[in-house]
Amino acid sequence: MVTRDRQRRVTITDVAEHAQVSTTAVSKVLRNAYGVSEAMRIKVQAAIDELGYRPHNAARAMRGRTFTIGVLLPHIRNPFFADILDGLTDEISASGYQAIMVQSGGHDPAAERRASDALVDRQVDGVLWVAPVCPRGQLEKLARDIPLVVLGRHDRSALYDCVLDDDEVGAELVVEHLIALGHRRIAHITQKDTVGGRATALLHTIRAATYERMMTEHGLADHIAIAATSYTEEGGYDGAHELLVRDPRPTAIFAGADQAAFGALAAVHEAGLSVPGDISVAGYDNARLTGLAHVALTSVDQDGAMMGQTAGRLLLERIAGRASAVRFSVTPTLVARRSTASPGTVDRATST
Amino acid sequence: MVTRDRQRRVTITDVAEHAQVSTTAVSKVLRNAYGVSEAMRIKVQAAIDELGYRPHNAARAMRGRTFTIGVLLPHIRNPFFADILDGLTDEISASGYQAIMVQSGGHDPAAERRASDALVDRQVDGVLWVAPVCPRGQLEKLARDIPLVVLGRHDRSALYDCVLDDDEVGAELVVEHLIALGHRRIAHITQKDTVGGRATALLHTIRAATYERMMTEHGLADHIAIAATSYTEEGGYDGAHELLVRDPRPTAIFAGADQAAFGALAAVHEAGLSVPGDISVAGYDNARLTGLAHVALTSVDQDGAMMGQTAGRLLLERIAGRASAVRFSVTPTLVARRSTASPGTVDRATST
DNA sequence: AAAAAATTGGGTAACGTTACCCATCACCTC
DNA sequence: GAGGTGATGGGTAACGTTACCCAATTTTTT
Repeated sequence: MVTRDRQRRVTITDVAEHAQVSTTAVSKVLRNAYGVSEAMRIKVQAAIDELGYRPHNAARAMRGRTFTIGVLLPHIRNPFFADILDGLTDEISASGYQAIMVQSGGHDPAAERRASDALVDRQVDGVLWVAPVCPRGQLEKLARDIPLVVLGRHDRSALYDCVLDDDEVGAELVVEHLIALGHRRIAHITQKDTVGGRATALLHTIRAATYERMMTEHGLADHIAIAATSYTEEGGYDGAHELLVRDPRPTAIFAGADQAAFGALAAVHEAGLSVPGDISVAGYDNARLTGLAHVALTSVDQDGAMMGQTAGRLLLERIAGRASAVRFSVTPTLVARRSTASPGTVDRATST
Repeated sequence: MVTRDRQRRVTITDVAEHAQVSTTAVSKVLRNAYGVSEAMRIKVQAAIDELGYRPHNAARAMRGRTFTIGVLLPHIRNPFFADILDGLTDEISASGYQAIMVQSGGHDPAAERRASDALVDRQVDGVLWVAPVCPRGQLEKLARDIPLVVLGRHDRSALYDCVLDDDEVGAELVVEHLIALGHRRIAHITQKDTVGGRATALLHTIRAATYERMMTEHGLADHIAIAATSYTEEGGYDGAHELLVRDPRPTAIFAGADQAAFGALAAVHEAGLSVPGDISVAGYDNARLTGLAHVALTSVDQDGAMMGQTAGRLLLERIAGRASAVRFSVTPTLVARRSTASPGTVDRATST
């Protein structure tokens, strides 16, 4: 390693010398601790400003606090996560905390594990874990060490908080909407489970199960058709391919996520079929692009910013010492657009 | 703060005791340092595995290394950044480094500053800064302290490496394409500058300048029309609004980024105009969604994954000691889709 | 066989911060 | 005025790791 002329960082000792006080005094000022006179506070603050001092995070970490919140996202490509992150940042920035993000890699449990370890190694004060796919036990193990909020799972745990969208309601809205339009052969694209055993708490599992339940309740059990791929564009594309070759062909596809719905749209068009003339398509998340006139994808809206904000608040509370577990559920709404219509409807051209 | 029963972490001392060696020996094994026999290595590794030891990052940070690379992204909503991050992760993960991301907040220099400080405070070993808008001096100041790679700016600096797309070529491709189709009234949506003074190194500035130059070279200087908003959906929407009320109305809009193009598409449709019948629209970045049949946006492809990978490699080299500065430029290609056509073309319905 | 060199392992002092304690001083109260 | 109380400031020992040394041993060279 070459000698880098990085001038030594300004430390608390430099500030103390410059202000003619002890390092303890400076530390107290920094933390708003008890036992600091107003005069002292001003004097120290002046020295801090003058030297441009910034606390050294690693040193703080060794004493226990890092003022950092770790966020685990499956992948940043999903725009819904941007809403969550914005909400979180809003909530925590005033309290001097900083969010750092790590990609957990979608549906690979090993990658997820590495990502979670990476945050633990970096001594974050709290973790927001979005849509984890690992077993519940692993979440509880983490929660024993670090304040944890899980977003997008329907677990009930005494050790961590859950922020979630009521996926049952959301899936019901979509299926009811399609049935009301007259569809009977409604197919579903979900995410393949990667962890062994049943994972009834995962949001895609709930969306899929609700789809099946609704179909059955409406006497359409025979028309249940599920493609288990993933909540990505590729997954939606592959899933739709798989569904379109079925005979009889479905007249509607409910993709468990907008990203997958986008992929499904591509596959439908590639097959020479029109939307919604031949096939209706619906998604979930109400990503901004669904509103585009060209896309006009029917979707389910869940307030991501609000969920992120709530997650931030709960995390700060946990860091401050709350031990009881909280569960916060958002009720979603359906946003019907032009990608869904009654089967057999003449296709309205997307351009007027 | 409540007492959390977090069991004390396994430390290097625990490993040393368990393996009956010194902490120094363990440290050497961890770092693959010189002076370790094969027998020692095996014995220590066994103890590490047995105890599930993981190095404490903060403690390492105090000694100089964190094995962490900080990534500054304007905002995770832009899917192009996902490609970059994937490429970076690919490249660095084998070397034991971990990437952490922080949002730098788009075009607000103050937020950008806070984000960059946050990474410095956390002692990252290197920084990949994507599309910074701050003055060059600030980048150089950072580069003096930390190995730095800047992605998406055309600076020439001796202190940091640059990875960039040849935006001049990209913008030329788009304007030439539109002119070849027969367009004359071609408008452009760019990003408003937030830092004072000229910033000729910023990619949006180059795209805009190239647009102007090309128009002038083709004798279309009178038809130059620029809306300066931002590279976001809102920005594209507002920009298109502004451009559409001009008289005569442009027949083509070149948005400096796909995100903005999406917003422009929405505005065009809302105005009751068709694409490409009334107006052609082109973007930049070739985000995956541009390929959607419903969208079919003409765009400029730059290999984001490759850029991210290169940035990672350059960063590792810098961390290893390289002092000379490198500049890596990717040549983009045009991907013509159905959102652009000759003016007056009868609109091809998006569904066949 | 002596000298030199290379290999291997360990001891120790930092790195920058804060929790915990103690010392001092001013001001009360009895 | 003796003793108590609160407010204020400082001393010091960690936190877990590694860079820099030195000591002991083995191997190579002369």
